[in-house]
This record gives sequence, structure tokens and C-alpha cells, in this order.
Amino acid sequence: MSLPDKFLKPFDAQSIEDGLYAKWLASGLFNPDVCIEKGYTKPDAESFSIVLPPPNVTGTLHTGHAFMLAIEDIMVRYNRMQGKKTLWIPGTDHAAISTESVIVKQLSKEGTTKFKIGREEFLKRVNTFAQESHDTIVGQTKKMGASLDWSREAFTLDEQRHRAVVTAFKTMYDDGLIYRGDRIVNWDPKGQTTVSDDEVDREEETSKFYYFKYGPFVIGTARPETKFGDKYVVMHPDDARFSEYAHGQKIELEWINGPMTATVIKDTAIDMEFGTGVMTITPWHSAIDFEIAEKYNLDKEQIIDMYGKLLPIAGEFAGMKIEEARAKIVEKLDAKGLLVKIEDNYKHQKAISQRTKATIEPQIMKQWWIDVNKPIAKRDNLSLKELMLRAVREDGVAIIPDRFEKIYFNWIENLRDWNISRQIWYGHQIPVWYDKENNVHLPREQKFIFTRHGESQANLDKVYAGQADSPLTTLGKEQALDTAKKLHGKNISKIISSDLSRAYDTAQIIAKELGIDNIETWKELRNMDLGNTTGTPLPDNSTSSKFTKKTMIDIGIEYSDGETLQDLEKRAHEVIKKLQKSSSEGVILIVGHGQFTRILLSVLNGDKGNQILDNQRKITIDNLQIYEKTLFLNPTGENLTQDSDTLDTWFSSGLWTFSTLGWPENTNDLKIYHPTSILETGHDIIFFWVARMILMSTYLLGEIPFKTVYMHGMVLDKNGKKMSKSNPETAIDPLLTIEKYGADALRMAMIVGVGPGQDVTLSEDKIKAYSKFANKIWNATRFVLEQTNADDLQTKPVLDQEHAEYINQWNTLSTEITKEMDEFRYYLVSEKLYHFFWHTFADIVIEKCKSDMNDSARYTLRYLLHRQLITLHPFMPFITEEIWSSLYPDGDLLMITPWKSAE
RNA sequence: GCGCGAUUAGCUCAGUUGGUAGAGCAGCUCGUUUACACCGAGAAGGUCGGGGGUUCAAGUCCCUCAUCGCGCACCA
Repeated sequence: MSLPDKFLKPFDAQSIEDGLYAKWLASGLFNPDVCIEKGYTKPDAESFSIVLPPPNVTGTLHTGHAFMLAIEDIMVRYNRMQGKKTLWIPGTDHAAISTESVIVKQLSKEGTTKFKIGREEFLKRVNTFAQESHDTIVGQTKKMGASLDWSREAFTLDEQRHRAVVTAFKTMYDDGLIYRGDRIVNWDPKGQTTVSDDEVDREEETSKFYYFKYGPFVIGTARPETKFGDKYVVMHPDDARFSEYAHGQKIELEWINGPMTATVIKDTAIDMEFGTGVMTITPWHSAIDFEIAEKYNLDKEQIIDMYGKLLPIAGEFAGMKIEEARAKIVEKLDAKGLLVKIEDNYKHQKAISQRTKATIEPQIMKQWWIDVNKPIAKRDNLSLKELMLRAVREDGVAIIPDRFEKIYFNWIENLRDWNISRQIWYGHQIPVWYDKENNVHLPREQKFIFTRHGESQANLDKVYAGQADSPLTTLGKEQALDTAKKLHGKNISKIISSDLSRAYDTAQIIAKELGIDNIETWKELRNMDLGNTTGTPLPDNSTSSKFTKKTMIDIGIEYSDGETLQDLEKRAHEVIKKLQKSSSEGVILIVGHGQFTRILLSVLNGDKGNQILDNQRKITIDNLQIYEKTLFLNPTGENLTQDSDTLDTWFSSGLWTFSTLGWPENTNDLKIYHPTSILETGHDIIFFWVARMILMSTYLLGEIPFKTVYMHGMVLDKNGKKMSKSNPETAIDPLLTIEKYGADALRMAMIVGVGPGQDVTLSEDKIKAYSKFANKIWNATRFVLEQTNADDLQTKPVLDQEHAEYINQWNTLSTEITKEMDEFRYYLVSEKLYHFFWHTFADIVIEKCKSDMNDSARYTLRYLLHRQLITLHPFMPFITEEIWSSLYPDGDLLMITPWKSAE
């Protein structure tokens, strides 16, 4: 009969949720390494991994994110309770164009532009904004109860992901998959950038359709303003009406700005039924026309500039905006007697930029492209397109619900080369440099070897013990010489060393042995921020230095002189950046101090935060081992300029399943958690993201990025409209909802009855209903706690037949549920759990037990509550964990309680 | 135009190899002060969009039409 006071009041989600999340974080159990360390997960357990689809750093969490987090957290918590090595990696996406445009708008309000403030200043502003958004989003994600391993958090634009991007780009370039070419692009005149085919929306428009005399022909067009340069007239070769004209025939005619010569082209691309069956082409501003021009090697001329104004070729109309010029051109043609007629009801689809809503103007530009049709030698001579098809057809990527597989195939079959250049500043700048002759230079591989100074821990211990008085003793020298031996034949051409004595002395000994005179000293390589007090700053042949034991204590235990782990991590990144600017014909040797070198290597391996503490210890360079590492370095040379464009944001997102696991390094994470188990995301980004991840992973790693793709639907309001900022009246703010009803209620409202791929209609009524459910659980628990105690479950009494029947019912249900969990049928499981708890456990079992509260009844009540809490946990993590802690105040957390014990 | 879905109770939706229709919410009636009014009990409510076919048997499989939604490609 132990009833905590909190049960005397209705369930109050708000008062417990933040505290519970903090408790989970403090336990460290969101990190699978900790679960193994503490014995909750077997080291050889099966792994289960998900990468969080990274929210854009453009603002706040919306209901779509909440929906995604609810589903994924159920998957993750369930699998963790199944005893799997479970990893869910958080991160955010820099979302290039979207994020950049937020700042562009801000600047415009301030009366300035990005060009006025310059690239560097602009990026500083974007980064500040991105950081703020990131912090907001992370806070909101935690409110949902998401059990993400924050120690592995990634960002699509951070330094580790940048190395992945450069490696991917370079690899694709070397394989001939990335090329630069003049091609027709979707130009967004408002955003001043190109966008990919997938970033273009179509909008129906009714406009005028004009018929003009063009020599002996009548041509139809909706865009008279593009017609100035048209000097090719195209018709179908089988069209009897034009059989008198021959391909290549020249015709003199009068056109907008005077007489000109037109050339007849016969091509089957023409639809004989449409318009007059004959057209002129404008290759610079139309994809179809461009193809025809390429086919016959025709001239191409730009008519409209990047701001949507007519160029000098338009004669008197030069400098005019399209809208303005159109009517005037028609007027002029009419005056010249060339206008035949105008139709008013021409319906067609206008291309609109998804991000800026501006009308797309096709243009020809030099851009970087990914060739999706070129056979790749190292991938069975399959093209990227074929790799993407094979992944789903044969290599085991299952898409749920499976109708999306058809949509996926349909898209790939129509796929054209991917334009990856963006004319914006925020993003991964294209890793290509041009010299004066416009030759292309890419990053090159530079090999580094890391080692530490010639002084072992054992040697230092002697110093501490007073058995030696110099840190670089004879023994230390010998060790330095040993290292030098190992480096013979490694083609070392340059040495970079810390500027403090022990490392510098070692570097000098090695340099002398190897006959190298090129030594640089970097103070960033110092062990810790020792300043001038504890180490002897250079120079020369000093063999002793002042030091304290404090500075020698393993960094994992204590940081010296106030430099925190974050500071060290930051410094490591600075060093890596500096290394990337170092360059040498041969191998560069880095001689550092033990602890910092290990941290540096750990960061180079892709570790973050606390992982560095754990993993740097595993890097064994103590006994003067050498550690080899290859980095891509920017090319060096006279007058090289980097391409000013950035990469399409989906280029870096495409690497997400493995860049988050440390690729291009061959990390343990990568070995254990890739391919990931499930990719859970909205069906609206199947092409943008899912397809691109399959492309990148099958090509770069030769393996699929995930085994299962689970697509969720869109969140709709009660009127069936997609919830968005554009209709704020009915939009539900997840944060306000959590405050009012609790995260558990919101999660349930989004899960119950919502199958894969199905849109959720979210209404406040539904959320309210599940907050009532939470209260029901709360009160039933109160009753059970009042009537029973923990001992009732210790020994199983002989059960009354009635009670045995209830338990039997539960066991049957529980087995069924486990099967359904494995089939992703959360919408069914949640409903069944709800129903059993309320209408069997509460309405029948508890009511029956009231009349005869014997041992059998008490056991049954305890048993059923215990089991139900376990199965409900993935769905309603907060309330179940809270109740669990009241049932078992000294027990383990519910989040790592084995799922099997629910059966 | 091509493709993909959806159409089941007033609303939102389940219904997994075909076996005589289910849940939640809302509404209705009655009840209830010691787990819970954020409650309980009960009744009502659907010729499963129309038509056709296969079958002993069709919400479920096939064909067709209608309506709605989504995706892709678009034609000067």
C-alpha cells in the first residue's frame, strides 16, 4: 500500500515530462555504447539504426516533424527494448536555398543586399541564424521524447560532412560521373540561381496564343518575346502539308526587326496535330528546342538575361521586362501585317520555382552535372540509374507502403542528369578550382602520418616518482630514434611539430635521422593550453622543461588549465582545417603530444563530444606507433580561383546515412550500423532524398543505405488541408499541444489508426481523447498501487479461473502485438493496447477484482499493469516511465526493460 | 495525356492468403460520490461509390464507370 501523493491528482503531463527527459539523458542510454557498457545490451547483439531526417535550420518544429518523431521514436524504443544495439542519429540540414533566402529577405528589409555586404559577412549572418534555428529545433525535438543519441549529432554543413562531400565529389569526378557542361537549366530569376527539375512546380495558366506569319508559314506561340533570334523553322518530316520544303532549305523572310534567313529543319519531335504543325525554335530558352538544336548542331542565342530582361538582340525592345515587351512586340508584328490571329483560351502549365514562386526561365549555363546514364566500371558497369533500380528490385530495399515502389521506378525511368550547381553562397562550395586557362583543378590526396613525442608514460612515471628528472631522457631519445626507423621508406618530406620542447625535440631527432630539413612548428598542436608557464617554449636543443603532473593526467579525467573538451574539439577542427591547407610532394609527418594527438585523431575519425573521450583512449600511439591518414587537400598553385557556386543541398543529404557514421573513414559505427535498418520519412521527399541516398550509397559504398523505407503521410487539419504556415487558423502547434495535453497524448493521436503512407487528420478532439487515456492509466495505477504492493508479484499464487483467463487474454494479445510491431503496424498495436487497457483491464478486470481482492486478484492486477506498461512505453514513453519509477523506485529504467518480459 | 491511390456508421478510419461488417470520436438513453465525471452501462446507426464478372461464398479478386486526392510529363 504505497501510494505516492502525485497519484491523488489527475495526471499532469507537463509537470513530469522535462524531468523524465533529463533523467533519460543523464542515464546516457540513448547511446548504444552506454547500453553495452552497462550490460543492458549484449555486445554481439543485432544492430538497429535509423538516421533522423534532418530538419531544415530555417525555423521551428511543425506537426510534420512531430509526426515523424513519434513514429521513429516508437521504432527505436521498441527495438532498444528488444535488446538490439539501437542507434538513432540526430542532425539538421543546412537547406541551402531556403536558409539563404531567409537572410536575403532580412537584408532586403534593412535596405541592403548580400552582394553589398560580401560573401564572408553574409555567411556569418546565415550561420548565426542557422545556429539559433538549430537550438530551437533541438529543444523541441526533446519535448517530443525522442530518444536520439545526441552525442552523435551531425549537421549537413559541418566539417566532418564537408570531408564526406569533398570525397564524394572527387570520387565521382574521377569516375567521370561529374562533368561540367553548357546545358539548359531551370533558372529562377528571383532566387538568382538554378534549381533542379524536382524543385520546379507546375501551375496551370490561361494565356493568349498568337499566330504569326513567318515567311510562307504560320507559327503559333505563347511567348512572342523569345522569338527575335528564331532562325530555324521546324516541321514533321511526314507532314504532307510541308512536303515541298526540304530539310536544310533556306528561306528569306521578313521578321520582327527586319529581313532574315530562316533554315528549314525536319524533325519528328513536332506534333503535327498541335497548332499549325510548324514552329520556330529558341534553343536558349526551351528544353525541347535545345535538344533539337543539339541534334542538328544549330546556333543558340540568348534572348533574355538573368533578370528577365530582353538583350540587345531585341533591338528597340532591349532592356524591357518580358511582360512589358510582349504586348509591344505583338503590336509591332500586327503593324507589319505579320499577326494572323490571337486565341484567348490557351491553357498550359507554367513552371514555377518551388522555393521562391518565381516563373522559371530556361537558360543555357555552364553547370556541374551528375551523369546518371554512364556505366560505372567498379559497379558492374551499371549506371547510377541502374544502381538505383537494382537497389529496390534486387538488393533488398523495401518501400512501405509498396505502391511507392512504383512511383519510385516511374521517376527513375524518366530521370535526367542531375544539376548540382547552385548560384548561392550558403552551402558546400564546389570543390573545384580554375586557373587562368580555365583548367579544372580538384582536391588532391595528401598523406599524413601522426605520431607523438618520444616519451612513454612509463618514462614519465619515473619522472613523477623522482627517479628521473628530465622528461626527454635517454630513453625518450631512443624511442624517438625507434620511431624514425619505422618512418624510413615512408617518403616523409615535411614535418609539422608542436612548438613545445618534448615534441619539438623528437621532431628534430627524427628529422636528423631521415635527413629532412623542413620542419614547421604549430602552437595549435600543443597538448593543452599550457601557455608560457608549464612548457618550455622553443627553441633549439632544450631537453628539459617545466611541467606539472596535472598537465599529464589523462585528458579523460581532468582538463588542464581550463581548456574544456569543447575547446579541445574546436582546436582539433582548427588544426584539421590548417592541415588541409598544408601540402607537400611527399608525406607530412605530424609530431604532437600524446593526449592532443589522440584527440585530433579521434576527431579526424569523425567522433564528436563525449565520443572523443571514449575513443581517443582506444587510439594506441603511446608506444610511438605511427598512424597514417589521408586527407583531400585543396589544390595549390598560382592564380587558382574556386568555383563560386555551391552544391545542391541534396548532394550532402544524399550521403546522410553514412556521413553521419563517420564516412569516408572506415569507422566502427559504419561497420556496425550501415546499412541502416529503416529510413522513415514523408512521402513528399521520396525523389529529393530517398532516391539520392540510394544513388550515393550504392555508388560510393557499394551497398544499400537502408533495408526498409517507411513512408508516412502528410499532417492534415480537420478540414483535410495540409497543415502549414499558410493556413494558420487550423494549424496545430506541436509545442502548445504538448503543454496542454502532453507529448504522450500528441504521439498517440498521430499514431492510432494511421497506417503507413496515410495522411493524418489531426484534430484537437483526438489529442484530447488520448490525454484522457493517459489519465485513465494514471488512475488505474492509483487503484492498483492502493490495493497491492510489489511483493504481490514475487510469488505467483494459484490463480482463480477468471483471473487466469484475463492473463491468458493478455498473453495472446501480447504475442499478436509483437508480430505486428515487427510489421510496422503501429496504428493497430496502439489501438489494441488502448482498447485492452481501457475496456478489458479497467472496465472488467479491475471492476471484478474489487468485489474479491484476494491474492489471485492482486497478482493479476500487478501482472497486467506491469506488462502493459512495457508494451505501451514506445508509444507513451513519459507516463509509462513515470509510473514504472513508482512501481519500482530502485529498479532499472523502463526504456531498457526487455520487451520479452511483456509476454 | 501517363501513372498511383482513395471511396466502409454523422466524422476519422480498421478490416493481412475471399467465409454472414469493426473501432475511436460525436450524438442518444440510463446510471454513478471513494481508481478515474478526463467515469460506467446500454441502445441506435452502414444494401462497404455505381454497374458487371469470377466463386458454394466478394468490402476483400477481375473488368468498367463516376467522384475526390496525389505524382510525373507536358507541346511551340
